[in-house]
Amino acid sequence: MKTDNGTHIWALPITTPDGEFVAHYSMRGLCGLDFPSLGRRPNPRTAAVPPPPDIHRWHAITATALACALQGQEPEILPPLDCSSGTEFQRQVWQVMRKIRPGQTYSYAEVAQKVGNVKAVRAVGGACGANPIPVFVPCHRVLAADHRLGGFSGGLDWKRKLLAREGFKPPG
DNA sequence: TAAGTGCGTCGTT
DNA sequence: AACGACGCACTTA
Repeated sequence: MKTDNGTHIWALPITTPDGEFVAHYSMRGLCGLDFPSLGRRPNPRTAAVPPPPDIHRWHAITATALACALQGQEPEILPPLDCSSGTEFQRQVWQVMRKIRPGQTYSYAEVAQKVGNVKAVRAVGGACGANPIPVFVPCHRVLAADHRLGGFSGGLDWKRKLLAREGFKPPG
C-alpha cells in the first residue's frame, strides 16, 4: 500500500482476545492502529512489498504492548510512533495525551490548558478524533468536563472498555 | 434534578 | 464558510 506522497505503508494484523487489530507502519514507525473490524478481515498476504526488518521488529513490540495495554497495564516499551500525519496542533494534543497514566483522566478543557490554549477546547476534541494511534496515544482517557464520556472514534464501547480495564470508575 | 437551547471559541477542511 | 469527541450559562419540566 502507498500513501499519497509515495511512502510505503505496511498493514499487519495483531490477534488478541478482543479480536484482530491492524497495525500500520511507515518507515518511521507505527503510524496507525485499527480496532477489530466486525466485517471481513484483511488479508495480510496482499502486501505488495515485503516489510523491512525494522518493521517486523516493531510489530513484535507492538503486539506485546497491545496485549499489555488491553489488560489495562502500561506497556514497558513501545515501537517508535510516527505521528507525522498530524498538524502541529494535533501533535501537541497527542503528546499531552501520552502523559496521561492508565486510569487517570483529563477533560478536553484540561488538555487545552496543557497545550497553552485554554479556549481551544473544541479543537482538542477534533484532535482526539484525528488520533491515528488509539490505545497507545490514549485519547480514551480524555473525558468531558462533567465526567461523561464524550465521544470516541472507535466507538464508545471501546472507550468504556479500555477505561474499565484500567480501573477507572465511572461516576455513579 | 434532568434535559434541552444558545452561543463563544478554535483548528481543520 | 461550515463543522465538531466542548463547556458554560440559562431555561424549562
